[in-house]
Amino acid sequence: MAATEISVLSEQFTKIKELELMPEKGLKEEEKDGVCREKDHRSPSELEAACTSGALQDSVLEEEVELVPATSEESEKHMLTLQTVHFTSEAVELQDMSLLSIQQQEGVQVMVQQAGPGLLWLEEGPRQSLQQYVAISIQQELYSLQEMEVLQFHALEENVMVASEDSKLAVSLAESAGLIKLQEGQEKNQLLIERLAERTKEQLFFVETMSGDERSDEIVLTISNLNVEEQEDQPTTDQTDVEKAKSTKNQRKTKGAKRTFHCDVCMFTSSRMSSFNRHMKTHTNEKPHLCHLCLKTFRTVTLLRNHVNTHTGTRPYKCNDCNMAFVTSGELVRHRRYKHTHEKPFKCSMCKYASVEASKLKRHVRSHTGERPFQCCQCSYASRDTYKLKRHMRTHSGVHMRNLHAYSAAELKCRYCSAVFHERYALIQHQKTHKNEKRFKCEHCSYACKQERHMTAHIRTHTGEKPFTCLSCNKCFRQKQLLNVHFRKYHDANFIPTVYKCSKCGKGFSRWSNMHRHSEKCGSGEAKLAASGKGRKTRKRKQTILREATKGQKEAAKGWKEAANGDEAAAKEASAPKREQFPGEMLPGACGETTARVKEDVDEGVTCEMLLNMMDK
DNA sequence: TCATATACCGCCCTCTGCTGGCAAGGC
DNA sequence: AGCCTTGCCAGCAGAGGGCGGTATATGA
Repeated sequence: MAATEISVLSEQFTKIKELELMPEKGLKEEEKDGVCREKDHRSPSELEAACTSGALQDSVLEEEVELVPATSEESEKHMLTLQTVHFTSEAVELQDMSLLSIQQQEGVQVMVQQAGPGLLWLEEGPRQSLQQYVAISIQQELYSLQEMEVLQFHALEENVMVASEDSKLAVSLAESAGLIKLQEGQEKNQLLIERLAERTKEQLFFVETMSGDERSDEIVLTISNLNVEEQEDQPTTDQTDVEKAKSTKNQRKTKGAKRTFHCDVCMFTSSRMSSFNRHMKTHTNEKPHLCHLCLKTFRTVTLLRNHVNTHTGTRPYKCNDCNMAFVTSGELVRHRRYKHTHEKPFKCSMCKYASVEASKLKRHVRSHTGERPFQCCQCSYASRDTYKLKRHMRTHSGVHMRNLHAYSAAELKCRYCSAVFHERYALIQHQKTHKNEKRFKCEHCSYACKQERHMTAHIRTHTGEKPFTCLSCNKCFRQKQLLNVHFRKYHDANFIPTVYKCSKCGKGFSRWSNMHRHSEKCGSGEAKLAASGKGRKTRKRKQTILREATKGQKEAAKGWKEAANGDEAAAKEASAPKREQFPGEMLPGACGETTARVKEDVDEGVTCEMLLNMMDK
């Protein structure tokens, strides 16, 4: 160490105040991501300036700071001591010696030395450009460094000279004592680390400083294991520190092999120090780039720029094959795969399915495995993806809840097996597992059907059972809907019957077939279909066919008959010359939607009496 | 630092199949 | 007109496509 250099050091490069213990929340965060933080520090140029602008004091100044380790399993009372050290050249010698002495006393003390611009390190050999020091002493009764993979130091500082913003410091830690050696740089770092490690047989640690909240004067100093290995022999991640250290020792015996840096927080490995350093930043929550529009913060400028583009609508990546444009190149590539190249690199191993995105394949695979990770909090339904669960949640309206998901004290038995449920939805879902094509076969005849309800109704034709009794006249029916029709027709004063009206003579019929038969005799080929209680598709089909019929097209009439009835005989009948003209107007009846339609007609001047009068009975 | 590739999550949409209610057609 | 069967519709869920947005890894 050159005395002339020391003479220009600042009088006190680090002034550390006592800090409060970290709140438990902070500790939990540290434990979660395994990252240590300090706040605030200076740029390399500032640091260098600080290193050279003043002179070291002649004595060592000690101001202790309570520090909290990230790896502590307890939430408080674990303290480290961070000391500022002001040395003269003689003091350096003494301090260094004292450190070694402390080590021998089983005390754990860390010394960080800046030995030139951007370089912090300490070694046992001759002093090199020694300028400034930060000494971190760890009270032996609380820690040994071997127990710490990550340390966290929070320190208020004034005129701090610890490290630059981007500095990544390789630390060599004595296995038995905890002497840390720090160095900044990349290839130079690696060389030094290797040299130090070979010489000291020490485990290597990684030290990183980061800026913290600008409003405070804190810096974040992270120390984590840095396993320098050779690729041909990489230890497993669950090795103990001692094992790692031993492994590292052995690996260092092979010179010239490529090194791999392993992150202790995750599985990341890299052969380059710079990549490793960059990766370590991902284990911090530092997001210094603020969006001025929504105040959201981002880790990198690129992320912020992309985000701002989503605000401004800027889409710099334009597709050459269409007019689509995107914020990121990745979106453009994906778009081109979906729309233009149809490249689907993610292929299912169990079927022919392939997808553009890995997430889609993952979603698809659940259809093979049956996995349903998204559970409804209100019923037994579980979905294979988030959207289906969200869509399902819409069904949890009050009506829906009573119908499907209310708890039933009575046992709801499966139609097909002995399973029992207390929720209708669960029963329905279970019964779906029994589905099959026309699995219901009649024991008495050849009839078969898909739905049990149809078989139940059919069986009554054999047994003669008529379980539906009219309360007004005691007449019995086999089907509920037949009873309903009966009741409306004979006992409901508000019943409005369906009327099919011949457009030629105006006569009304209760059934379209009767009216149709009439229209043949009547000679009306211009009957029009006004409305129907039938479904939407049927109505549309009839209307379409009607248009053809009104043109007098015989084939269209035949087609209608075939389509509407599915009846060969009727189709044959429809092909008769008289069928070239189509049946008359049909008016709706009964209840529900059709009733509403009739009422609309009534409003237009067609009274119920008129409707009844038009009927053929 | 930048650009690029990749991964991941989320959202919305469409198509399809199933089921229960109900209307209509054939006999 | 009653009975039986079939078909339509609405509602729901399964599967998948396409895009928005963010994060990470990596080479130049």
